[in-house]
Amino acid sequence: MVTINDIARRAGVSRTTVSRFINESGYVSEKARENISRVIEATGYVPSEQAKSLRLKRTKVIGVVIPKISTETMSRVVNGMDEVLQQEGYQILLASSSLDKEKEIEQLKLLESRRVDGIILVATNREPELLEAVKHLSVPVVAVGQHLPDISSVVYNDYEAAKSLTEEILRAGHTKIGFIGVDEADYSVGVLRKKGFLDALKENGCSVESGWMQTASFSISAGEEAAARLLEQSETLPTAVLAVTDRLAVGAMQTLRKKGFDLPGEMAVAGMGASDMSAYVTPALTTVDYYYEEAGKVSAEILLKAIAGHAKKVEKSQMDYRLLKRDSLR
Amino acid sequence: MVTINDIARRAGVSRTTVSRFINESGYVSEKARENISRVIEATGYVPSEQAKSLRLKRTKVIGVVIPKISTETMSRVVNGMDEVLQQEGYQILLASSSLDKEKEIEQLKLLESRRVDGIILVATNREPELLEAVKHLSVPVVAVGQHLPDISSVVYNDYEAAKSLTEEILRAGHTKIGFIGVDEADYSVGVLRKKGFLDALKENGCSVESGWMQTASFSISAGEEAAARLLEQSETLPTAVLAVTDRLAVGAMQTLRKKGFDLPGEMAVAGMGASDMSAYVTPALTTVDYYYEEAGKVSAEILLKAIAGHAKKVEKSQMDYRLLKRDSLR
DNA sequence: CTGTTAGCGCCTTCAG
DNA sequence: CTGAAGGCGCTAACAG
Repeated sequence: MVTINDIARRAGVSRTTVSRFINESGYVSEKARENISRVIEATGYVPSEQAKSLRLKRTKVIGVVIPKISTETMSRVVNGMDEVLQQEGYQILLASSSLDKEKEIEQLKLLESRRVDGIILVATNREPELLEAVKHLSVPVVAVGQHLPDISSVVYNDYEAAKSLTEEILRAGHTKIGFIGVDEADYSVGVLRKKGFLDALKENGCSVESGWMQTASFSISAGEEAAARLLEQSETLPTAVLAVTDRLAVGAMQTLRKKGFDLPGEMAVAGMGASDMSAYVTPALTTVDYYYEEAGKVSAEILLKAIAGHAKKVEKSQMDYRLLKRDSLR
Repeated sequence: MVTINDIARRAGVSRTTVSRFINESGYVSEKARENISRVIEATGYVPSEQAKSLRLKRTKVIGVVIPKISTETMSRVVNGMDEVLQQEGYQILLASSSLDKEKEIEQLKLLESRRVDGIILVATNREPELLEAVKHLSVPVVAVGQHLPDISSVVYNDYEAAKSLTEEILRAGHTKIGFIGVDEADYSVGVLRKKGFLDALKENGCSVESGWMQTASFSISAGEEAAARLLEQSETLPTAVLAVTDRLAVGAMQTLRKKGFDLPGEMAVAGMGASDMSAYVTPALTTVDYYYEEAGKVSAEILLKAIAGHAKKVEKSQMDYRLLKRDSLR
């Protein structure tokens, strides 16, 4: 690999001059310019951003930790980040934790060892081990999706969104509503959305049978299974069901249709997340849009600010949401 | 940021010893071990993978250039790559070209300047400028999705897949078949899939009206519009339509349903790509599965091999495919 | 078992 | 306008 020294030698100047030429810092004679640019052309020299980083103590790389690469939500969030980061000359070093809590922490350390200029952590939990690890990082961090104490965070309004959506279902005349949630280790999706659901019911004097409350993982098939369990375990059937993600909702719809339910006539369904798919399933899924791209952008902007103004102010940002009323509920 | 020198000083040894301790290379006395590990513990020292890379001339980072981050196909492919790369201690530096040909080339150079150990290029075209840029790279490259000359490539069997799928439609009794394709700059999707379609028709003695052949970009709404144009411009209506991606197919189905067509009774539809969505739209979409994750894995494996065995053998790999017959066609 | 020395490729004073 | 010298943090001979 050709280096700045090779260029200097072949152009008959010192590497200092070459550096000046490349970075347009300081004067360099017309004659030197010509020589240097000719040699660079001939050799295909590309300055090592790596060596530069070591010297300048900045890498122009942002580490992004996500639970799983191949989900629509994540690709949207990362896309938003990339849009603003690329603008400022940063690149994304991707680190997937595969939903493994230990790996999540490992990845943070790995990114730190690579001396990324900052880290965006799309977190799935708020376990003390994770908080501890984040706190010990010597790099600016912003969390997305979970509100981490003393860390800049971009969070969705999970509680209010779930509550609004539930109220919408109630407004449609349903009083017996089933629920498909996820594990509580995921505070935002597992706890807050459930709480929003339950609070809306309570405020409206509705109660739930225990069989109506189901827990699943994040896949479509988990939604299918949860819906099957819900039907099985119910004393009296609900007339609507709220799933905390669109994928779970789509899975549930699948089961319900198989079991011969008329949708939404005999069973209304609502999801959350406004996935691409939601608009095209039949009936079109009522859901809530969390503006994922925007969340990615905002998190990147906050991080960039933190990197620039070495001030370590903690910034909290709550994303907006909007209800998407469609055919699966009426 | 604490460095190896700080550790050495505070532990009362030379940095060489610290290095030996960290990398478990060479002997280091029990006493020294204790001192060093105590100091490391106390300071939270994390070795700079960056400096190490400069010294060792390898970064353990793989650059991945993709046309767009937020598509299901890409996230699947990248997920596959990550699975095998992570296994070997590599991380992914993501570079999105946003479907811009110049940017695609810029990104390649940027990755090279960062001294990534290798590059995986998910290409959307085979323009001479791109081939030129790739050829000048001093880093191992493997291309995915397009067959680039003299470069290791992992390609889908676009031609055969399109042909098989078309034959399947013919077998279902259709003879008048519409087509929604994409721009020919994308050789694999734009040219090969169309060719497979046309060849299957020709071999079976079927012809197409010009109005039946439509071109669109890659979005669902583009599929809607293309289907509308197809209906408008047809002298006689086809009884089936093949779209080169699932998203286009879903868009087309949307338009057809709006226009009052009974699906698949009055119009059969088929897509390509086996997107998540395809199984859950109504009617479930007949499509072909390209094993995207697997393509990502294979490309990573080929790259790793190239990195290890400095041999620059060009390796070509053709992915398998399989037909997914579902309700949208019969 | 351990330290000294010499860079990896680059930028940045500081003197010409 | 230009070059020499020093050092970013780390590893790898080479001598002890």
